[in-house]
Amino acid sequence: MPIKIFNTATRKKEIFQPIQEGSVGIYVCGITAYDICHIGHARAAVVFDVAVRHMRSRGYRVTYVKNFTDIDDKIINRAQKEGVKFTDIAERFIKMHDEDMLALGVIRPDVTPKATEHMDDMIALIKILVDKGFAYAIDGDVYFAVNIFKQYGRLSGRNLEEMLAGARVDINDKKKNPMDFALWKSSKEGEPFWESPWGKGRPGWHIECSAMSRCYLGETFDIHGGGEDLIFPHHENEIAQSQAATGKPLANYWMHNGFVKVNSEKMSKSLGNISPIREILKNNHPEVLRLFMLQSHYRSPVDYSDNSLSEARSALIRCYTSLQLMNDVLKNSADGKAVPGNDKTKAKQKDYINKLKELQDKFNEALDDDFNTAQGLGYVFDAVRLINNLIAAEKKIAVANSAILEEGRKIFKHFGAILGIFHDDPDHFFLTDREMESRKRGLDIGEIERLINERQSARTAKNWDRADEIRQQLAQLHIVLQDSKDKTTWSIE
RNA sequence: GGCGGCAUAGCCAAGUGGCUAAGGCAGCGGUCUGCAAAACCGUUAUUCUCCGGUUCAAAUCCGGAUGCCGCCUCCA
Repeated sequence: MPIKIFNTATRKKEIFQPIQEGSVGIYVCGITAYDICHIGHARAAVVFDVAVRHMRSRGYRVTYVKNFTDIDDKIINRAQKEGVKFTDIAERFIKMHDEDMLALGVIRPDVTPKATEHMDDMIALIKILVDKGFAYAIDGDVYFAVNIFKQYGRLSGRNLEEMLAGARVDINDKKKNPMDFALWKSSKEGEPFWESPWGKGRPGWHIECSAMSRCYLGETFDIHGGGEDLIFPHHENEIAQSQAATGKPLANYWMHNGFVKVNSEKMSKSLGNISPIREILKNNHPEVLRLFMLQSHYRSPVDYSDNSLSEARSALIRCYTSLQLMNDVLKNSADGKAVPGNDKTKAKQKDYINKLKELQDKFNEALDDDFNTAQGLGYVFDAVRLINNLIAAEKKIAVANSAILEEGRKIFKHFGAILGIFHDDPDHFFLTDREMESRKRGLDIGEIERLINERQSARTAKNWDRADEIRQQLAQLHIVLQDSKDKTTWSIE
């Protein structure tokens, strides 16, 4: 089954046809390195991470390019404010970005170019545009003349007249048309600059992506991605620059992820509701954040809140509980506690394994369909139920069941490899979860464990009243105890 | 003002023409348990914002109404 992708350019789901059979070139717009990465950056990163993982698992050789904008007005402003070099700002936030992505389990793209490393490419591209008459230089600036590029506005579904009617454009006497955008900006005193045929200056925002995608993926490549806010003007302008210069399409498929809202509001600096990734990860397992985002389709908006994250946590706990159960049963089986089983268990083995394989196929097909991770997760949970059902139904561990559970573990590994979850050891996961939740609620783990030990003694002495009293006491702190034959474990609701 | 999107159970969320409207969270009943928790079994939308239309058949297509949201300015 082929992969289908919703193409922003046509507003339709299309069958993905790569330029070169078996290969995919994908370019995703990365961050401007002037501030800390927030949950919106996390979503974009996770969405394209999963898309790339899935395409690779389907056998495509993927070249994934994600850039860093490391020269820009916002970077310069921040550098001036802090009295440091603009490169210090860019380097600092690129480093923090890399740390955040690592923590989120995002696989590093194959190429992560920086704008400042491609000055010559950008200048060369601008020259072509000037020579072809698509751009004009004035007082050291170079602007792209949007009215000369006839397809301008096609990606975002607008036209120049409508946009001008909106009248929310800067008044700039130098521009021939208010919608023209800068390819090159002359530098003011004290600002960083590069030499160019138009004098000392720096590139406009959009040209870097045209230059870098061309450098690493060629004039036309398969997929161009980014957040939906980039459709206009950034991607529209990229198309204008690149296609005017080469006369060829820039990318065949345009993918855009939806926004993250926070408590039903748009995230913005003025509202002060920016949620940095590293803040969230202080108190939450990174896979909880991933699962939260993957439970919705990538093009829909998601609403981040403590509650939505806590629901995702419960869902992830359900998965890890099942993984832990599988591990425990298999360990017992390996310790020689399994019984041989009979023909009936063998028939059942085949049945279960077939069902599991079917779920894996359905999962893959869901991801083929415009990377529908929400639907895919539905099949993951079906697999959870199937496995739990088997384990609950069997009093004794039959050898045949071990084979099913081995298969189950393999399939969960596959789910996890695509979604970027289930990478933790279940025991470690629950330990981490307890620590994080305790910290969040200001609970004292030592004190909790002392009470549990006391209760354990009471239980051994069959002093049920005292045992229940301690259970009640801990329950008030949202601590739930799980008794087994020889020990008591605990978790936080 | 222009352009676009969304509306599915208590909450989150798939499904975009035809088998029982996925799944998660929460709830309820049962099994298990010293009591619990987890797990399992059962249950929770005769119906997909509303009104019309197309069709043998619509949550799904078309028209209209209402509500919410995004973009048009830096933004993932």
